[in-house]
Amino acid sequence: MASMNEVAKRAGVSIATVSRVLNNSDSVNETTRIKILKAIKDLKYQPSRVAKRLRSKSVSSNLLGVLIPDIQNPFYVDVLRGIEDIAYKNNYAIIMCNYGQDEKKEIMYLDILQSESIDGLIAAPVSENDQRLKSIIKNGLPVVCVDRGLIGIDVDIVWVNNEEGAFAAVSHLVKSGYKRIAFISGLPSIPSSRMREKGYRRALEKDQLFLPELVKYGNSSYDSGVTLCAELLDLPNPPDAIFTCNNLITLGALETIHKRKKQIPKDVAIVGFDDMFWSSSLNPPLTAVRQPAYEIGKRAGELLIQRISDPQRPCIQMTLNAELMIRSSC
Amino acid sequence: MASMNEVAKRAGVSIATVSRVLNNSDSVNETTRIKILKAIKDLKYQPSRVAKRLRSKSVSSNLLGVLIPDIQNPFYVDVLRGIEDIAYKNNYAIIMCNYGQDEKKEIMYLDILQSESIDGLIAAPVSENDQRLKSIIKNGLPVVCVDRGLIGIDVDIVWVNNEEGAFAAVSHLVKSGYKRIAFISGLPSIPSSRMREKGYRRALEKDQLFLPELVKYGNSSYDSGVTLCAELLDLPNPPDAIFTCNNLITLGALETIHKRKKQIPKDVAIVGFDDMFWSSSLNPPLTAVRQPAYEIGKRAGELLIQRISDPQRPCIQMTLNAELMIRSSC
DNA sequence: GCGACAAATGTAAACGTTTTCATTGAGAAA
DNA sequence: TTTCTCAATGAAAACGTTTACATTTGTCGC
Repeated sequence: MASMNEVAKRAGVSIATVSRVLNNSDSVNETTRIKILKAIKDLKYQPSRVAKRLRSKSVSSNLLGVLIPDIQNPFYVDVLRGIEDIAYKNNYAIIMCNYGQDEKKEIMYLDILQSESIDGLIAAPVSENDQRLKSIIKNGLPVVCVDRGLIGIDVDIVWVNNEEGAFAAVSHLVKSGYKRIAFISGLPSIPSSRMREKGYRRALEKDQLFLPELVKYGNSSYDSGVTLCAELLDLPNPPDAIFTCNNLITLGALETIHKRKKQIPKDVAIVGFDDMFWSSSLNPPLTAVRQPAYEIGKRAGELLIQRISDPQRPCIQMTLNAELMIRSSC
Repeated sequence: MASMNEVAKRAGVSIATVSRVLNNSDSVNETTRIKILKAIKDLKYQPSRVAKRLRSKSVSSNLLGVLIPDIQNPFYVDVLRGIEDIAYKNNYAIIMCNYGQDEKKEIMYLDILQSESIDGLIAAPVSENDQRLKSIIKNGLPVVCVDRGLIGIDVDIVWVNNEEGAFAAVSHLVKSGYKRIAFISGLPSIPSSRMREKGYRRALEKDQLFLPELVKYGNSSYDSGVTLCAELLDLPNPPDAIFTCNNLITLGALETIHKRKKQIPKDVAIVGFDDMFWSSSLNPPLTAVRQPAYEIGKRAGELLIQRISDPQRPCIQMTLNAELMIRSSC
């Protein structure tokens, strides 16, 4: 790869002048500009983003970090798509880090991201108490949280109203006449799980339908959905409806219900948090709480780029609406 | 962030010595080593991967590129997971580039990746004739192709036997007695689409069942599945079975079939290329050709890391098996 | 015709590492 | 004692940029 030095030599100027035309930062004679542009073309010169990043901390080095707990979850894939679209438009590249809800791995990735001198970070932290992330924010790195916030520190957040979304879903089950409504939760250390549980309880307690034995906690994975749904169905007095805490749990629970040849919603109804674009092709078409995942990613990307150019801007917490998509699983 | 210089000062040594203990590359006195390690701890020093990458092209800078056409396709998500697992184990970070099957975008990303001085690249190129990627390979960057190969150049490839997979699926339809078997293809510029079409034709021609009007070409997206499936069903003499070229097309076609209240497989059968972990929860449980996507990613990651440490190793083309998962959609 | 100013360009330091080469000192061999 | 070897360390260059500062012109006002 040709360097700026070679371009300068070929054009018969100094590297400073080359840099000037590249960033058109300063006045340079039209004839030399043309000479330089020609040399760049001839040599197929491409500036090194690495050198740029090393040299100028102030100026954008055009690299963003994205830190998510589970790339297998279609919700995060859509968030990522939203981020990526904005990043591409602004000439940013993305370092993608998938930490699998493993705190050790998350810390390692945070270290790597810092070490890569990224311009900014979009993260769904392992917990709202994430010390490492908080200290990175305090050090001045622009950060936007998605889906999960942080406590004890001011930070941009984009998420949905989890409690209201869950409340709407479970209220719908109650209105439909279900009496024993179970909840398969994710990790209680994840704030969104807790908020969804809160909405679930609030909807039930109105009508005194809350039954502690019908709440199961897992690790938010597909497998946890499979297992915990089986546990629920094995109960001497099983639930007549199940509310699942996320995408993967929903799919896992469906798997179990189908394996046992139970009819949905006749034998047991199900409503999930997180919609999927193929939800209407599931058996049966799934009633689900839709988060605008792509939009969340897009907004987060925009906020981040704003913050990079204006670090002083006050923090924004953007709560988007979750919408109940009623289909036929309840 | 503390730099090596500050560590050196605090430990009362030169940066050379600090570098030596960090890479334990050379003999250094035990007492000074301890002093330095303490200084590193005190200052929470973390080496800059950027400076490292700039300085030593020879030594690994621990950054990999991944270039994929569509992150929304669950197949690529699983490939990515496989890559990521291997990368993490080897202390590599990943720059993820999703080019949306857009050649312009792909070229821009390839430029960025080069400019970022990545150590190696895993790519599913836009076409088998991808000039930019070929020239990058010629320049000596370690590259492994996944899912799609390149012609006219020797390169590591990990993929499945697309033709055989398609052949098995369509043969199964033939054996089940279907006579008018349609194919919703992806972009013909994508090699895997063509190989799958080849398998489809071969399976039909055996029994003279091939009907050109039942082959539709799209852009491999969900929407193309929706639209082209509608076109097929609108035919005066519609197909009694449909074979779909990938994940997203399958889901799109299902959407259309359900919207029209057609029964699967009574009114029309469907078999898809690409399995999903929730296939058995679809309506009906989907018969599909399973690619070992995670395994593909893992193998590609391993091959890449091998190649980085030994650029001379002869190229390998690894063909994994595609397996027909028979459920109840045909 | 002279000082002032602006346009155009160059020089060199800096970013944070790795790495080559040189230097020091101590112990061993002669 | 002298010389040699080797362990331990430092000095400085290099990677490819940006940028502060310096220098050289030419033009303009007077």
